[in-house]
Amino acid sequence: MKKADINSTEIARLAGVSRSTVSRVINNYSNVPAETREKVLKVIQQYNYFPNVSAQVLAGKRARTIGLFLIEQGNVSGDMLTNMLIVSVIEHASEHGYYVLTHIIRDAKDTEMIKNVKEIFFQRRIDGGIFIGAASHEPFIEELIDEGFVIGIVDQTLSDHPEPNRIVSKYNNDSGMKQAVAYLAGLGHARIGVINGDMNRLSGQTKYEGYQTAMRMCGLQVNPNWVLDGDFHENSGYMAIQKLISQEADLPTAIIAANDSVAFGAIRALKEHNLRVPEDLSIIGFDDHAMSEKHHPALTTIRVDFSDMLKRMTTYLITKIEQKTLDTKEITVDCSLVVRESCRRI
Amino acid sequence: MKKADINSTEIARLAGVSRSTVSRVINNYSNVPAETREKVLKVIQQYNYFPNVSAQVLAGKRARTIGLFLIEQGNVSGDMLTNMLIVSVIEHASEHGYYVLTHIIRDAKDTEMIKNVKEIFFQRRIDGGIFIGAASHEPFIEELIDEGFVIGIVDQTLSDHPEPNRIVSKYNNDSGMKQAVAYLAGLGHARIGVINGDMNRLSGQTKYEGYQTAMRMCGLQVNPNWVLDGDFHENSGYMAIQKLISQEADLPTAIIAANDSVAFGAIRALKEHNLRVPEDLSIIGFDDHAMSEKHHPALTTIRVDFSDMLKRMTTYLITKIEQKTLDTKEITVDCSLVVRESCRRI
DNA sequence: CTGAAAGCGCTTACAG
DNA sequence: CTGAAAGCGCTTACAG
Repeated sequence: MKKADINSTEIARLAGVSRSTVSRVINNYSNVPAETREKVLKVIQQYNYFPNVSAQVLAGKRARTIGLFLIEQGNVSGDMLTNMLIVSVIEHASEHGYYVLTHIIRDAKDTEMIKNVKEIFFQRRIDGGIFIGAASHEPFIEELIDEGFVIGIVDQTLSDHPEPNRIVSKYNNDSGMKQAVAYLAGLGHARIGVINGDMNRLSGQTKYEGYQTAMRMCGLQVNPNWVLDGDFHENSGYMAIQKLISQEADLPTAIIAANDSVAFGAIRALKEHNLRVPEDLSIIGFDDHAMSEKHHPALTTIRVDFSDMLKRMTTYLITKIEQKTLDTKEITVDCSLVVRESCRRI
Repeated sequence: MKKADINSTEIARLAGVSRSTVSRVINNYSNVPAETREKVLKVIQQYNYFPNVSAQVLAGKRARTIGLFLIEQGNVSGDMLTNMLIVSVIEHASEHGYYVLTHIIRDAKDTEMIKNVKEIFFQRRIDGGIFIGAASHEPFIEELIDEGFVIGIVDQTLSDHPEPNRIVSKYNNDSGMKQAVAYLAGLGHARIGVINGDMNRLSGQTKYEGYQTAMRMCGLQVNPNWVLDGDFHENSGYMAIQKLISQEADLPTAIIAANDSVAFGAIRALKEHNLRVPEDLSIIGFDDHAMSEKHHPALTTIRVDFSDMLKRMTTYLITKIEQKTLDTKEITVDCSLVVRESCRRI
């Protein structure tokens, strides 16, 4: 009530200097003698003074805030991965003295919602933003990039003429799928199906392509009836299996799911049909979701180091915001097989 | 690059009015004729203009941002509950047109970290804040309240002379513990132990007190050797059981854990000693963690509706920020038993 | 109904 | 080394 009302004029008066000097001390200007500096700092300390951030921003400083935008229709809360992503960004931003404003976009097609997102940038609430879960091509994000905002996009590749304000991270899904197929092939599987992710997202496509390539490399046939639609959500895995079982007499011996959530859904559906994993059918997931280890059966999956990716993305974003660099940034994320209990030898 | 540079002066010029009028339109003043209003709105639309939020705040408007502070030493990312809490606050704040700045406090004893938290308030980055995971009495939070900031604290009760800027939510842990003990008693258990939570937090105390009361009410004896220390984290459940088994020949037939994470840890330890749940020992958790249903065995627990609590807390906080009310706010959260598979009849 | 002007709390050339 | 002054982009009494 009292201390909160202190401003730089007041500090200047109390320290017997001008506001200019107070500002110089706060901003660590070199041309302030140690003595003056100490004097001012003492008053600042004593009165618990913190410069008003709006005034600072208006005068040209950065907001030191980045936006984190999650494009996710389902209940974000249900997914541990999302949690990890949020916390990961917050913690790494914090290390650089930045804050994170998190925003959830339920529907990237809703004009109102998009306007709201743009507003956050144009209002200058944030110095830059990270998008997670976007489609391969999302017009409003492109618009933001055209406006010059510094933007990081997870799961995207750089074009031939990348803008300097675009940062991108891509998963090595090709490698992941090759490992999955190789492992299954090694266990003796030849009848391998796949439940796809959202094909509007880069990972949806690249995972499917990776699957096809890997199958070919291993000399295995892709049975189109075992290529199932999905969208990265648990329920789509469930539905995919329901549909497969109701329509196909001839089942695969193994299925690779676009991610672990999808795998969980698939296993749930299999259980309902009294099919056991891995006894009757082997399942491999993707991501290494926090739940996968605890799952019953423990899920064999392709681990992706999201935390490290987000750390790098956050750091690059902040570096770009502070204009220390103008080079283009494309982060590549490797993935590796984690063997657990959801696949068996045949 | 271009549109982003538009300001109210420019809009005024383009619409042929003064900045005052532009501002009146933006802030929905009633004394602007529909015609003028439309004219200005059209230009605003056309140029994709959004008022600079720092300027607005500096001129006296609210930042429309609330802080969410999670006091959590362990890896926040590992806990689904935390995720739900974060997302819950974000979504409800969003409904009121507010943004959320999330901040993680790893150590509430670290002076630097506390200073950082205070800074967020004093800098006027946020209009108010919610604290989750705080100790029963946290000096720096009290200081913030003394300064007049609007603050919501989860897991706290109101004192006799509550400040109007303090909002509090408390769990009905007494009821929860009574239900847990009653259920176990009903199954024939008389030898019931408990793994406590963090006794520095209100819930840690009230859960333990509830356990004692409930045992007395059911005419059951509390064996001090079966009252185990914990801190709400998974590992403390594990450690508690390790210690119990190594020191006690005489084991309880049922244990109530301070929360589900602790229960998971306890079950993990029991498994390592080849003790089965519920065959050899019954376990009840607390919270109904997202994982509890999927856990093996599915965990019988006391469900707490965190999402609803946070919804109310967020709404109250924003209402208070907008000074629509001056009355005191204490949110009470009920809880109820969810029977699954971790307890057996004896 | 509407504009000119003061003010919000900073930062940073500018001048000395 | 340091202060006076302009300026950042808004809002809101004030006066008409």
